Amino acid sequence: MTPPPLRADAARSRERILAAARRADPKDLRLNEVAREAGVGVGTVYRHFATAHALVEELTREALERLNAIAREAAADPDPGRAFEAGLRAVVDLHLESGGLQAVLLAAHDASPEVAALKAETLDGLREVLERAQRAGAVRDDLTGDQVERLVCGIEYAVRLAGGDERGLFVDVLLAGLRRNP
Amino acid sequence: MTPPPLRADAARSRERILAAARRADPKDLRLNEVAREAGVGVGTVYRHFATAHALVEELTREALERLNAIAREAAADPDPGRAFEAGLRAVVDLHLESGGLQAVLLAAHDASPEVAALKAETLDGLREVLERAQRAGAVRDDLTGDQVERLVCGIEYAVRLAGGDERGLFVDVLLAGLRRNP
DNA sequence: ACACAAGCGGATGAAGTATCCGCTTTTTCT
DNA sequence: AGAAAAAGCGGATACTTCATCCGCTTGTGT
Repeated sequence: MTPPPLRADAARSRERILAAARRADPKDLRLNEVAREAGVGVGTVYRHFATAHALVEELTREALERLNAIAREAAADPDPGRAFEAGLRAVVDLHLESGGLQAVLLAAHDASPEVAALKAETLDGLREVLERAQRAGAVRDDLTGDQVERLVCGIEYAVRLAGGDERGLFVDVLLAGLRRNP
Repeated sequence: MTPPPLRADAARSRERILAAARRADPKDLRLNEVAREAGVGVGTVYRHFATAHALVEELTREALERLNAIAREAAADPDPGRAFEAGLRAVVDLHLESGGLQAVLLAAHDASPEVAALKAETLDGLREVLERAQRAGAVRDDLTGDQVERLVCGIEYAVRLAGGDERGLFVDVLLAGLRRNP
């Protein structure tokens, strides 16, 4: 089941490509330009990553793991409401740091099965945090996990529009809106 | 000051171009395709509208006027809080109907001075509705008009992600978040 | 050291955007 | 009405960007 190990030069190229891609904007990766930056040929980039999305997915793996960690931390907090709030703040922060995270989370299909599995596990964990907070009466219960995810993406979008300075304020607004109102 | 009237054939072409553009997605207008659809040459399209944004701006004029009407209606409501809520709902609806509205509102520079003037007037009106609601204590007062506009764009984005069915729910969340909390 | 598999990278084509300019149509002037 | 001038038309064309293909190079196993 384990794929054959990469040849030495291939591993080197792969790293150079990833390094170059990290310096670029995940929103519009131009693989041609990544190739030039990395000092490799265009063909090399396209063999390692068939599409721009596959490359973004790889870049985002680490962020996805951090997202998973956030879900676990939140699950460990005994106070459901506080867990949800802290978790949501962390999730928005992560979204803003990792430009590719949203693209990966929202993508219907994933290039790598491992990413798909990690993604599913993470989303399950986050949903559980939400549902626990809802059962505790801290969060309005007419929302699904998917919907909250979409709202987070919307807030991420709004923060980016505003230039990043309003992060805290906008998240506060979202949290206030999600709280169960009397 | 008044520009010379269009020649008959020019007016005809212009209308055919606008009609074709209305049928297309404002998010990615391909002027080449608009030309084909309209049955005119590519050059004709590019003379009437120097950039895709200029064309979107023209398409959005009507929506912008409706936005202005929304601001005036809201200003006429004696209850500041209710005015704000109803206005915000209407604004989000309009955003969702007119795909180009967000692009025009957020654009730093406008192709047409008339659009620029109408835009400024409308934004002033909406800001006044917000500030009145804030003075009345109905809306949290640590938000500027610009920020609310960004949040609306974020909600629009989230609704589009979700496929449109969550419009009411997401707007409710935003309104709850904007309300001044005890 | 040799053979062959794996990888490399640029030439290449496909698709889209915007510009330019010779030709046609409309308007204006007499 | 007829001719000259102005305005408009539209496609050939140049420029980008994305993705593929394939001959050449390099690493790996015997």
